[in-house]
Amino acid sequence: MKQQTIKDIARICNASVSTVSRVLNNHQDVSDAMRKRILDVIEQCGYIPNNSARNLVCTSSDTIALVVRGVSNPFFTRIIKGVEQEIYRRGYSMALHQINADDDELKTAVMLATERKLLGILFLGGRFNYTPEDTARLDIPYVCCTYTNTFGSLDPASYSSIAVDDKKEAHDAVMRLYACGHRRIAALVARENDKSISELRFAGYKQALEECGLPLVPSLVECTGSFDMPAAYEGMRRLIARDNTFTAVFTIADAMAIAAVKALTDSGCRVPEDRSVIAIDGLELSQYTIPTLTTLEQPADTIASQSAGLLIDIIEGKGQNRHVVLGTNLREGGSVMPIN
Amino acid sequence: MKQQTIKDIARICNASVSTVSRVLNNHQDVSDAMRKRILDVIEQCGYIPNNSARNLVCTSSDTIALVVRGVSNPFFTRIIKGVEQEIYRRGYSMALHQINADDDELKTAVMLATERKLLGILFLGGRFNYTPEDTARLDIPYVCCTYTNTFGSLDPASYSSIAVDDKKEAHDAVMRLYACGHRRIAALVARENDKSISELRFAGYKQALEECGLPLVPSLVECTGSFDMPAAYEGMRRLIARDNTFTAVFTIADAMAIAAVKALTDSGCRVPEDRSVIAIDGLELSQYTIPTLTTLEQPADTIASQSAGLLIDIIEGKGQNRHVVLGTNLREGGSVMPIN
DNA sequence: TCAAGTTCCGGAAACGTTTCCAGTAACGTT
DNA sequence: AACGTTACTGGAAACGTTTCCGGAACTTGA
Repeated sequence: MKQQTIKDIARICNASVSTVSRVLNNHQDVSDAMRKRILDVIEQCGYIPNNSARNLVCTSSDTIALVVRGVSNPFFTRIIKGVEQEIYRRGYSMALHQINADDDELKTAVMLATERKLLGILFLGGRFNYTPEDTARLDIPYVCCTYTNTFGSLDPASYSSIAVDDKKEAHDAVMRLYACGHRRIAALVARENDKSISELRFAGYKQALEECGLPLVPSLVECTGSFDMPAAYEGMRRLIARDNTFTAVFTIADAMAIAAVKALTDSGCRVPEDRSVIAIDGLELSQYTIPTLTTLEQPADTIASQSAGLLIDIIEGKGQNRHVVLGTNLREGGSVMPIN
Repeated sequence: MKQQTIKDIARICNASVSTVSRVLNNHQDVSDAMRKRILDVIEQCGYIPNNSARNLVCTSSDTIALVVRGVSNPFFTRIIKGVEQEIYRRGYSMALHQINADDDELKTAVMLATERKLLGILFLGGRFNYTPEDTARLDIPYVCCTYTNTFGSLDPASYSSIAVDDKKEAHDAVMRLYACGHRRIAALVARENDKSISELRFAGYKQALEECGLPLVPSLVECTGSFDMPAAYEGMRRLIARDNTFTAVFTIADAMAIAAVKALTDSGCRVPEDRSVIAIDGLELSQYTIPTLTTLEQPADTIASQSAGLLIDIIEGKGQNRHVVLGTNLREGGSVMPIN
């Protein structure tokens, strides 16, 4: 069936294109009789306006885009939900845009911004190490979530960010293990030296060791190469095989911790009786594992609502760009036990 | 900064708009010198073509949309990844579009199809009970994933589907418990009488009971109202409090089973020694829980690659609409134990 | 030398909207 | 009766592309 256009509707209604457009956009200046007639025809024909044409001519929309690298990240899914709720609550609409590992989020953002006439953009996941020249092309407000900081040289007044301090929370996690009497604390990380969250959290681990006067033992650090569970499981097995002298493991993510607990159990170690495990993220899931995880809980709902709220405030002209660092909460679970 | 248009590029290059468009689309009929000059300017200006304008005038694109209800569903995330890979592998590009619980996927699809000039659509999650009149407006091929069947009255030749038989796999799960000697088998379901996957799986439970000559005991059926873990946990607690005579629990999803195991454990029951738990889905996660789940594994990767492949075959004219029902695989875990 | 072909390029229409501007009809005011 | 308002409607330009068509310059073959 040939697609309906506004012209078809106008023709059927014996009206002009302008008038149909007016009722479509709820403008005044159209009689009730005409409005009803047009609405009936639209309903009956199932006419749907073409957004491309709209965006081409409109100067703005009511939509905010959420550009996320990896929608399948379980930590992100919670954020996505929260952001969506907040955006709808404030009367805007959200467009979710997933990008891949090797995509350029800024380029994507500029494209979306111009062609969808976005009000603002929210970046989730990624590193965002751009220069002011790069970002100059993005002329709408944006906020970066879950980055502790950027590695570029952006003017802080030109954008907003909201995050936890990854290094600090990792540090706190390790200190918690130390406070429980652990002295040989292994680390299960995903990547090193790539400016990623993994590296930041690893830095917190190292800092904590230093503060405690503990040596950094290379054989107790295992790098899995990725954040997923199979890799974490294998990494943990390697770690156990290589140097089984640790009493506790610090992992940089809940999902990795779950796999680590499994690997320990499969190796005949009880958690937490024989080995303690601590993690970072605070997924809902990790309250339902056995044992539950002791983890540094990121305030996902706060990150979500605040980042959306902050962006909307700026869009509405009642807020300045800000850089928020949220605190984390140690959620005691069953995976850490004091050493006797 | 004012957005760049193709006109700006043309002006800077002393060329016409047509010529710039030609290099943008890799057409011939442009000299090497001119092509290089234009490409340089494009690169240097960071010019990005406006897709809305493109879609308005083009008759087709190379993109396939994946319309998914609830990107945060952990079972879907695996499918999304697989679909994306297959689509890219075959040389097309994918647009992910998330819709909410109360959105009309067909309406969304028609809109996307016309304004993005889609080649095809893949629906993931939802019920799709439309009539032929409804779907007539969608004039591109589409395939429904993970629906056992539709409750509408569509001509099977007009679309494709790929799914497992939800009722059968639930039946098989319960039969497995029966084979292990279980006779009082509880059920933890999400919803009843709403034509959802939960209802289909519950129907399989009832059928299995009937085949085995077991009564359907109302006090052993608990409906949580949702698929998430907190609801499943609470539901399981209620079930235990109400009628603790069961020896096994059938749950309709892995996530719910994880919460159920936790609830049982918290109530002092060991899994699987005191109570067995069986589930459906076969998430990667449930191989890392303690105990691992015994679950009917849906072939997520096959669903993903086949549904994308099927759609692309149809798009390329080398395939007919088909309705594929995939088999499931009982993945033995540690949550089921024969009754002594 | 000339016709025919080839190669490259520009003009302009078209895609489906929104919005500005102008215009008409009815109405109230003096 | 003439005029200014108001309420409604239609025409047309504009948004940023692609693509068809035609034209200019150059090459080739006789």
